[in-house]
Amino acid sequence: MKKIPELTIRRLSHYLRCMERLKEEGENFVQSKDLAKFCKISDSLVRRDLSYFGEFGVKGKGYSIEHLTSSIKQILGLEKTRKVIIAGVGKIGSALINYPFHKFNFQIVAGFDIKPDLIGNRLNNIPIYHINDLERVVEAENVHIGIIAVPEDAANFVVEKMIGSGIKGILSFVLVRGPFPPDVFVRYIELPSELEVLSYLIEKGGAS
Amino acid sequence: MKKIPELTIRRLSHYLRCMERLKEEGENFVQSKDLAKFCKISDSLVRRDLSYFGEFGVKGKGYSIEHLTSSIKQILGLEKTRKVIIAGVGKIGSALINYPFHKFNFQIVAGFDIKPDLIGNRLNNIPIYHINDLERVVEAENVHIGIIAVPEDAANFVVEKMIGSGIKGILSFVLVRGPFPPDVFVRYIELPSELEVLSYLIEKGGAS
DNA sequence: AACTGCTTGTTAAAAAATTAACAAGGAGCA
DNA sequence: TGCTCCTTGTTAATTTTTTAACAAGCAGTT
Repeated sequence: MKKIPELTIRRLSHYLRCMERLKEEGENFVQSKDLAKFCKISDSLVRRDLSYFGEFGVKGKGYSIEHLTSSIKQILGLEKTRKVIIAGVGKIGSALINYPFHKFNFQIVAGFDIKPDLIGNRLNNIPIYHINDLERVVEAENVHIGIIAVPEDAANFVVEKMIGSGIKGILSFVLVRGPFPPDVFVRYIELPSELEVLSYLIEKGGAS
Repeated sequence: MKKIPELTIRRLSHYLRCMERLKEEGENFVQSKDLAKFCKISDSLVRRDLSYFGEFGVKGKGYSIEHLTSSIKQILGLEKTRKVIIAGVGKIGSALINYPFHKFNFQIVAGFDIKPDLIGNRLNNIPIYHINDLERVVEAENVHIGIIAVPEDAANFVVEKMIGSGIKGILSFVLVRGPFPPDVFVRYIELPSELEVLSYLIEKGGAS
């Protein structure tokens, strides 16, 4: 099978978000041009993205939201609940612990920190452990995904621990220095960069 | 001048992050191949990105970190402090209010919410107003950027208010329905989507 | 049951982004 | 100063991504 671009994967995820919204609004069917308008891309691209994986639509009609939703979830591997841990339970980390990830079939099973007053407590009913317990918990609970929300100078240490414990997917809010094993995927959320991009767009103008 | 791809802009921002880190480690010069390794791209691309805007390097030597940093900051429009507001001061919003954006020359000037017990308070010394005061504050303070961290069902309302008040750049944590004026730029941070992409990568494997 | 209208899935064309290659030209050293 | 080494800036080639176009075919209607 041909290699699937990661951009296609990201868009599949966006299609899910769109359909969740449309479903709430009472829709049962959606067309490629609806999803396209939502995501500001062409309708061809929506169909192209889906065609990598099969035929999900009805010609002349569109896509059953229910059917397409469950198909995309299967493609993305979202049928089973995935366990997630969060390293760093400061401002960002504790906000994430309260985020309703369970709605999306992700389960936060633990938080980790080094501050003594945090360790042993529960936040949003999720236990907080010392960072040194990370490997033990990950192995015991079979965790696949880790989120890094620690200060910059602790990030590399935490990444090593996560990789050592068998975590395969890492979402980090701070830059971490590679290289990483080829079966470990690291992606970033960089708040300052997002604002910087906006700054450029505002300054230089152009089409949205 | 040729149109600059947004991907190039995002990478410029990443180059800044890399150089901040390298500077802390005591480096004064950096080469395209260093930045390339950091960002997992080719060194050609680093040079290509920079060449859109001028010549910043010294042949045979590399780039002065100080000089390249200030050049990129100028390109991105980061010389002047930009004012930012945050709509929604719940879990995510209040975490953002505590984020050290000032290090990046962004200044959070106000938060907005509808919960009576929040309004009138200060968080991290930043005043919280009722959402209905958004337009007044934005105009008075000349705010350019807004962050949306409200629940899903309030997002469209907030976007309208922001656009009406003259905000030109919006960073949203929830899906908002367009269309938007062509001089207003909306970008997203979608936590669930990030995890979903990781889920796919883990499941399907392949190179990182 | 046949017809019309509309949207899909797919193929080919176009556009965009990335990489490779290399001439140009300082830096450092003898 | 002259020579060598090394990295930049740039052009051309390649690859990837997106768009456009259209045949195929189901739905709804007459």
